[in-house]
Amino acid sequence: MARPRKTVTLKEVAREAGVSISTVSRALNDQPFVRDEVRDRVLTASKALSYRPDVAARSMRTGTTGAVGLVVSDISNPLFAAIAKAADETLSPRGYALMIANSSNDASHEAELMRAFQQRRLDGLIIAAADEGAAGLAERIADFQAAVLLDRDVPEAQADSVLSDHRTGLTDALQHLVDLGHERIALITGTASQRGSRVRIQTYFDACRRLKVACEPALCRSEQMTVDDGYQSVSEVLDLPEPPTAIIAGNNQLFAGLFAAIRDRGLRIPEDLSIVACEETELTALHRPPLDVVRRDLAELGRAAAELLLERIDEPTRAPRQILLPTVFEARASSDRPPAELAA
Amino acid sequence: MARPRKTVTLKEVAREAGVSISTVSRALNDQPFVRDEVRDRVLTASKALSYRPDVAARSMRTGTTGAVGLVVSDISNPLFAAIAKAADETLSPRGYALMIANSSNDASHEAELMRAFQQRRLDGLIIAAADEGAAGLAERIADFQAAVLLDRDVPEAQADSVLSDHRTGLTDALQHLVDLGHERIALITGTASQRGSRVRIQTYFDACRRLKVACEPALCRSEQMTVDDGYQSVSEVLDLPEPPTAIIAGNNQLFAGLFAAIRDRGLRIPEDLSIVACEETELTALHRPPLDVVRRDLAELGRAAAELLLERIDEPTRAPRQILLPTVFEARASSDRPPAELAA
DNA sequence: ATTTAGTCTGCAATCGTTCTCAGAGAACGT
DNA sequence: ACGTTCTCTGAGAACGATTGCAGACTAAAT
Repeated sequence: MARPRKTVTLKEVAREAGVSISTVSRALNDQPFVRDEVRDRVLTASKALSYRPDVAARSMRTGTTGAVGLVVSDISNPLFAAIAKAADETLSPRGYALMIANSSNDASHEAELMRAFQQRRLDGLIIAAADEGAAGLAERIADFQAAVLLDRDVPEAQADSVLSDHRTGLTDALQHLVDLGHERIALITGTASQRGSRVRIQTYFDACRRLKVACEPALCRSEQMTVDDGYQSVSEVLDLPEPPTAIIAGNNQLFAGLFAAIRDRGLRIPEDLSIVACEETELTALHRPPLDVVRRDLAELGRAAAELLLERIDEPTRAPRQILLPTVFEARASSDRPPAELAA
Repeated sequence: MARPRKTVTLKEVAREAGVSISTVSRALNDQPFVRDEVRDRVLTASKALSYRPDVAARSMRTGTTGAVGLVVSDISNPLFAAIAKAADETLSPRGYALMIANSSNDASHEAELMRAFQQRRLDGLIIAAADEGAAGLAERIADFQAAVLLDRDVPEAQADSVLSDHRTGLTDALQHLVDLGHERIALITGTASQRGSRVRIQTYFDACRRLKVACEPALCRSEQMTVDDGYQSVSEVLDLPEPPTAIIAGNNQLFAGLFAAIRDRGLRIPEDLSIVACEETELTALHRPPLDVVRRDLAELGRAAAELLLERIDEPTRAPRQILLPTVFEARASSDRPPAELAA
């Protein structure tokens, strides 16, 4: 850990090039009113000393940091990891660095993280807020010069957002199951304080009513989106006097819980129970038999969020934009006719 | 996006508390020589104005940023995502923010990322370098005040490192397969420029020789650790005149490729082929039948790396430390006796 | 009463940029 | 020849914190 390379500053480049500090700054920042001959001399000197502007100093002067924040509940969830990757791939070539933070789905911790990011003067924020209704959330978001919501509705924040059209994919999945003869279908999803789950719950009741199948609150579970909650919810639903013949899990964690629960009960897929996952994962993609899934392009989600953010950074007064991305139901081999019909 | 809240600085707190700027700074930083009564007044004023020190300004003065970088090949790989999460959970309570960057396993791109981090004056770096032998890597690492290598050997860097004991887990896996009667076992792993794969390759040849089973270079594939490479390598190995009866994949991506390849060939597990994965994932944990795996605690890896980094930040001159963490082979249901024996 | 030591506080320099402002030349028109 | 405009450059003031140094005040010791 030797520290021989002292950092080289504008002053040294200026001396090397035989000009003043301000001229060096102008030359390096592509500003007008610098003679070509001088600009060349500066560029040469800068290269020779391998000068790199100090981000902190620049940041103090300009108020920008060239860094943006990403707040999600859990970066180790492949869902958010995929989004983070795509966002980084969009931001990095534009010179922005990505700072991540895990809220653990705790609204007050999330608020603290946002304040910390604020203090670091990040140029923008991409956030999948834990609770859309948290007190002061809109203000905290608006405190950022630029902010993009990841599949969240916070109207008062007047922020840009990237949304998934959960309704279409889920409706198609329900239709598919009903077409197979299912009349009792359960939905396991997250709390209504996050748009994705809220939309799923609405869609579920709308579709079940329209398709004239069981539409009972007991079949629609809304808990935290953890593996354990998924396991628990599925267990309770299967212990109902009239259990469902098909279960849809609202995200990958819940699906993992669902999968573990039916494994522990020794249920066969799809003979004993039909299942559908929301979100494609390694498991749904590679399992044999392949698993039915409501897919969406997570990379596109991350990319779109990053692009919206860059747009807003460039043009802070632009009207808020929403981007709606599709979800697609893909039938594979984890759904079939319900057990009663198979027996008949 | 209203911007009403102008940032409140030391000056305003000083005015509010009726003292000078320096006194406020001292009071807030728990320095001696501040009367209790004054300190209280400052703290009250600070709270009233909800003062937050400007990170950029402090950074310029002190040279520290309270941020550390994490460089991995791909943050969307659950393996690195899990490490990132654990590292963040250790660093965040200590006031450090985490900046991530994806090298895409490209050594020159990685070098550029490190320079960018350097320029941001990050207080430390955690890195799973793409190529241990890359020119100048050791110097670039040493340029950081603190650095921790993630399962990499770069002796000249004199850096701290967290290593996995790949040998034990893999040896046990090979022993298990040989005990079952396998005499031709293939290993699909990454390039030797990364410690994990290098150790696996050595271990593979050592163990095969000792156990007196086939020890041919054709059965040991060393490529990039991507799903496609895994698929390709497995295909080629299975097309050999004498194909293996068991295959071990060196990481989760390669295992995904392996899994897809044998699915496409319609091979049954474990009747037609025994397989073992390195790294536990959703797939290996939840698949039915459950899959044999060489596990390690990724969270522990991330945590240990973060802790080593914090130690070194606090004590820059301390001698480099290595932490070796275990790997464990767990037999489940994806390995059995080879086809020939089963037929007999 | 007067030194002396010990506490406390404020002034001002500093970190490395960016950016305003003013001044120096050159070019040009009258 | 003399303004006027235009192009270029440098001096110096920010940005908001930390910190060395000197001075002021208090308390103790002579």
